[in-house]
Amino acid sequence: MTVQPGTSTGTSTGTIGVLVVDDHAVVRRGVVAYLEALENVEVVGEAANGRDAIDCLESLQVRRQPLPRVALMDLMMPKMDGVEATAEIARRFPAVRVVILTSFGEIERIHAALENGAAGYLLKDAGPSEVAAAIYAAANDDVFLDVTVARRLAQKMRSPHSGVAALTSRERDVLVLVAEGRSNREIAAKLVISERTARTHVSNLLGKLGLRSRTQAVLVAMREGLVPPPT
Amino acid sequence: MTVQPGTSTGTSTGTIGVLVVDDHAVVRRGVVAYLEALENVEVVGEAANGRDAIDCLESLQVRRQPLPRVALMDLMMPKMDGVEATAEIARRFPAVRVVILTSFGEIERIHAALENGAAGYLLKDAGPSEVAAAIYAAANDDVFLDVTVARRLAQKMRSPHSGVAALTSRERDVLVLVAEGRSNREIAAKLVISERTARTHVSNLLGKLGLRSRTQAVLVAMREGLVPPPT
DNA sequence: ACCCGGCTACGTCATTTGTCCTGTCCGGCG
DNA sequence: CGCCGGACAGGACAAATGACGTAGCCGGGT
Repeated sequence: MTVQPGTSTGTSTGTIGVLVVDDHAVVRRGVVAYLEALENVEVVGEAANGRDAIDCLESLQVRRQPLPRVALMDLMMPKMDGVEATAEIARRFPAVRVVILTSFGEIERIHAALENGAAGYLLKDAGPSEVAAAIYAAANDDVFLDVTVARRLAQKMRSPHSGVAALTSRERDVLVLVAEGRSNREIAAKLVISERTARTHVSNLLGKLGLRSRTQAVLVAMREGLVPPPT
Repeated sequence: MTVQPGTSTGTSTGTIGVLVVDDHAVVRRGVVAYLEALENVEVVGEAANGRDAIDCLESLQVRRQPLPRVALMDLMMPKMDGVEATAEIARRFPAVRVVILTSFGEIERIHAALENGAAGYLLKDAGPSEVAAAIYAAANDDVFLDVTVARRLAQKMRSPHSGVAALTSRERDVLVLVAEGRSNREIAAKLVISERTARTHVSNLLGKLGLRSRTQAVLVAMREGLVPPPT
C-alpha cells in the first residue's frame, strides 16, 4: 500500500483522485503511466490487493484526507478478491467509485462485480482512452462498460435460459463444489443434504447447462468465472 | 505490431534492444515504463501476440535492421501461444533471447518454455529491478529465473514422482483429453485405441497423481498448465 | 385459498467410471 | 539373448454417476 504524501496541493476540486489496485507491479506501472497523461487526474495511492486497498482508504479517512473519487481495481488478487473488496468499498466508502480492470471477461464475475456496486468494467487490453473514459464516467456517476463486456452482458440478458444464469442458487452451490472436484457424497456432506439430493441437483444443473458429465461442468464453471482457476 | 522508426541513432553497440510482446496494452505500457528507466536498454518494438512478434522480427530482418537482443514475452496470448512463439524464435532467430513474463507459475508451462529455449522466466508481480536483471542476464547469455519459479522447478526436480512428470507421454495425452471434458469413449476414439485401454490409462494416471476421480484430474491439469484455462 | 417453483428425498435403471488382474506385443538395453 | 517398461487389450467386479419419475414441504405471489 502506498499513499502519496499529503503535501500534494493539487487535490483541488475538479481533480479526480484515483487509487490503483492490482497485485502486479507492472500493471500498476502501466495504469499509472496512462493516468499521468491525463490533466485532471491524480493517482493518490497504490495497493497490491483488496485488503491493502481498504486499509489505504481507512488511513486516508482517519487522516481527514480526501478520499479518491475512483478506485481502479483488478479482480483475482491474493488476500482479498476484487469482488469482495468492491462490495466492502461500496458499503463503507460510498463516495468511492470502483472501476474493474481485469484480464478476463467471465460473465459471472462481471455480474457479481456490478451487483456489488462496481461503476465500470474494463478488460486489460483496453487502451489509454478507454481507461480515461471509464474514469471520467465513474467520477460522473456514470457507468462505463468495455464493449465486449457489454455485449456479453447483453447476450446474457437476452437468453437467460442458457448459462449458469438459469441455475437456482442451490444448484450454483452444488456446481461450485463439483468444480472443486468433490464427489456427490462430499457435496452432500458439505451442504448437509442427502447424497440423492446432491445427485438430483447435479443432474438438474447438467440438464440446464446442456452437459453430459460433471467434468464438463467443471470447465463451464471456470469459463463463467464461478470458481477461480486453481492456483 | 509496432516498430520504432529506424531513425533512432542510439542503437549503438552496447545498447540492448528489446521487443515487448503482450496482448494487454496496459502491461506493455508498464514494461516499457520500466525499460525507459534503464540507460542502455531500448525498446525496439511492441507486439500483441506471438504471430505479431514473429512478423516484427521478420520485417526487421528483411530491412537489414538490427534484431532486438531480447524479447520480453507473455504466455497465454491469442493468435500464437508464448511457448510456440518462443520455440519459433529460438529456431529462426537464435540471436534473440526470449524472456517470459507471465502471471502464472504453472510448472508445465515453465518447463515447456525453458525447454523451447526461453532465457528467463519472470512473474508479473516482479519489480522493475527483477525485469532489469532478467534482461541483462539474457543479453549476457545467462538465464534469470524468478525466485518462486526457481523454487518450484527445484521441487519438481527433487521429487519426480509426484506431479505430471511421473506420467508417460501417452498418459499425458489422455490427461489432456480428460481435462477437456471428454468421456473415456471419446478419448478412445480420438486416440484410436480401445475404450478399455483409455480406461486403463485414466486409472493409471489417477493412481500416479494420487487422485480419485477424473474431475480432480481436470483441476490438476489446469494447475500444472498442461491445458489452457477455458475461454 | 391456491398454485407454482425450489429444496428436499427416495426408488429404479442404464451407463460410466475406476480397480485389479491377466496377457500380448514391441523396442531398448545390459 | 533375456529382461523390462510402456502401450494396448480384455474380463470381472464394485462404485459412482446420471436420467426419470414421484412426492412432501415451504414460501411467495395471485
